[in-house]
Amino acid sequence: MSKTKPEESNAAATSQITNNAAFEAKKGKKRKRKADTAAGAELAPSSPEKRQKSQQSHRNQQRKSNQEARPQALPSNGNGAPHLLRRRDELLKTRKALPIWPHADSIREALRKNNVMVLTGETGSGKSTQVPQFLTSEPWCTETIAITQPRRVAAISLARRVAEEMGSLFGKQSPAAKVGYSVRFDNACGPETKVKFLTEGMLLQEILRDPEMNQYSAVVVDEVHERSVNVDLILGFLRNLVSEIEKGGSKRKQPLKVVIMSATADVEGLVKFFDEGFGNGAERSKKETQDEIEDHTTKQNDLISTCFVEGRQYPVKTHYLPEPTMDWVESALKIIFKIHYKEPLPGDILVFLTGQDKIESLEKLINDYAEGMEKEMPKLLPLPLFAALPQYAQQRIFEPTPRHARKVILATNIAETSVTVPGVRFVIDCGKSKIKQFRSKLGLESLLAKPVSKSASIQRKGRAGREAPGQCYRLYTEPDYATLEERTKPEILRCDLVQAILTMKARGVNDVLNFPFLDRPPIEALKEALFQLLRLGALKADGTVSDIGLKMSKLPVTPKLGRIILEAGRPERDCLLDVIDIISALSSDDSIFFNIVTEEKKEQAEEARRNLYRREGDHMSFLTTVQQYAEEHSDRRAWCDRHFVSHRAMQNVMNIRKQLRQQCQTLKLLTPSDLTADVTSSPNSDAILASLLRGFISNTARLCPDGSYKTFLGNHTVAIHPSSVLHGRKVKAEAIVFSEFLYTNKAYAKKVSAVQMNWIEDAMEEAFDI
DNA sequence: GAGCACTGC
Repeated sequence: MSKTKPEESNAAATSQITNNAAFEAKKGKKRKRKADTAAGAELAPSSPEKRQKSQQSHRNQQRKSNQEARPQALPSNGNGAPHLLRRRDELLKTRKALPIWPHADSIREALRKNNVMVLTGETGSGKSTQVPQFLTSEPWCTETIAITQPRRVAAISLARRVAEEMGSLFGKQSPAAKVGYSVRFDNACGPETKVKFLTEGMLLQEILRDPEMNQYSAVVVDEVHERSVNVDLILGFLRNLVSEIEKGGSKRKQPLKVVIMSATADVEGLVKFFDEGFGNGAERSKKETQDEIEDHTTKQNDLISTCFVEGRQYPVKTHYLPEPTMDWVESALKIIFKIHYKEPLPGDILVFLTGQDKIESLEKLINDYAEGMEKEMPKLLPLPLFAALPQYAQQRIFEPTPRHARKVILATNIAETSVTVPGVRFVIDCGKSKIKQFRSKLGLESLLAKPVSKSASIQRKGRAGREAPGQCYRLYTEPDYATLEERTKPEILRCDLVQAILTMKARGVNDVLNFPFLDRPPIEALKEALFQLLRLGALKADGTVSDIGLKMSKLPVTPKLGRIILEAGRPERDCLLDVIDIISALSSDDSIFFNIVTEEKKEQAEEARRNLYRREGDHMSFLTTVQQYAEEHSDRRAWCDRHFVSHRAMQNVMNIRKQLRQQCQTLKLLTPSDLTADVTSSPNSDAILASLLRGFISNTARLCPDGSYKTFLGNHTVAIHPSSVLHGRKVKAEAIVFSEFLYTNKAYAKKVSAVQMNWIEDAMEEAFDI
């Protein structure tokens, strides 16, 4: 796994660098920025008396005043072995060259005065690795610093890097390690952990356990511009908490410092957001706030500091098509060969496409045309990159480009944020990406190729200028660019809100309509989510969270799946272990029955999987598969090969299964002796399917006389997906329950089981009788 | 007869 190279690792970039992306994002906004003067000098006069609560911190300040003077004077803690310290000192040179380094003092100073800071740092500024280190020796920093990341790989690799820079051991190497991380399935923190990188989801779970976040002195929220649903929830909770502390309504002894970090921040929006939390929104005119922000790189109003750090980016020249194109796969092909003939090596090409099908057709075209190239021409090496691609194939993009060759990476938007591709000097951008859209009225999500936003196309273009000046070819016209949306709609405005609302309710936010959302979802979407939670029994009639809802919020699965687990745990169902096996298979990222390309393999696979498939449908087939795999103790990989089952997926399933079993034990749904049992002799499929129905009541359909299926709620036609074991059955079930709904060319029900009509009626009755 | 990307005590 070497995805997501932390942005700081290309720290050794050179001097003359303009920041195109930053410029493009901000032009038209008339932002004046001072040239990089000595940091700290730019701090505006503040009103410290307003928020000084620092008797205690004053004591600490005296105690630690030696350390805070120089950032490099880190305490050589107990685990400071000579080789670690040597490495730390080596790295210090690189750290000092980072654009954020000169801002260290002003950041520290601002946070001593104010509890909240909004820090904008472009890619490569070093903010993710340096900011936590700037703060560890601060007088107020008696506890841990948390720093959130949207992705696991980023959390882990940043933690490793920061440990090195601090000359500390890391994670589980030693209980004395100062730097740790916490991601799903892997908590590597010790009693001495001072800097803790964690995924947003992990922090949310911690907030449910400890709403006041007493284990932290500071929470740094990184990559806020990606605007995941989780980050929006974290920001809302943090705003409530800091204003609570401010008003003296919290039991916390120490202040909580909050640093919001973003690459392309809407600084005004974030400052306003927290300002309103302090009750200042009404009094402060918008103009006043903007003027303050525009005049300085590090600034503060009464309560919130802001800081702008220049990034590292080479200029990228943009080319547009003169005319719009109908077939951008073909246009991309032409440009690839134009670049290849015209531009010298080295210089790999990164092509952004919408999905696997386009990637594979372009790959084939490149290979076909490359055959006609003159023998002395450098080779073209097309490399596909999308999430569903097996790990080893993804790794190929990190291998050095062979001599006398040019890599052409054909990627989905995975290359926009999650994977940094080295060596790229040319970007070709089709201008589209597939995005998930939730239509709350229909209660379904769809996946369609839509034009990207300006900010996404700037992000894509920036990928050409990481190592040298680059070029970006946009497969649309310049007037078309002007029509693009300014920024990508935050996820919270286009997704199913059930999970988010449940988290809020479990945290004790009862009035979700007045929760501080950075972007408020439409009221219908909120109401629909509340209604669904009522149907699932997660809320009581008065809208507060029920005992069931509280348990659901603590299970690492979607609310529907959580409800199914709780249903299966009821004595009259008594099928919890079996249902956990099924839920584990359902919530694994990749499917356990992988796709097979060639016809003859397909027949072999059908044959090999025959004793895993069950007539009841996909869910019982998953159960059989998980159980047989779990019973296989000698060679599980061989078992997978024999049955055409994905070994990687099964390892993932077993991880989830273990976690769910543990969690169910904590919630007193299972006893320790339940866990030692490997397998139930004969699963009760009626009880299992009835449990599934309790969560998937809106995912049911009945057979119509014309042979099609129509959903019970909403009466939409759905077709059984070709990947289902029930697809193409001659004798069709009178009703189905499905755990996935997919709208592509038409509406598909995926992962389907046959059920009886009267079971659905029973489940309906229970769901609506509230 | 088909597959954007992330993520959870």
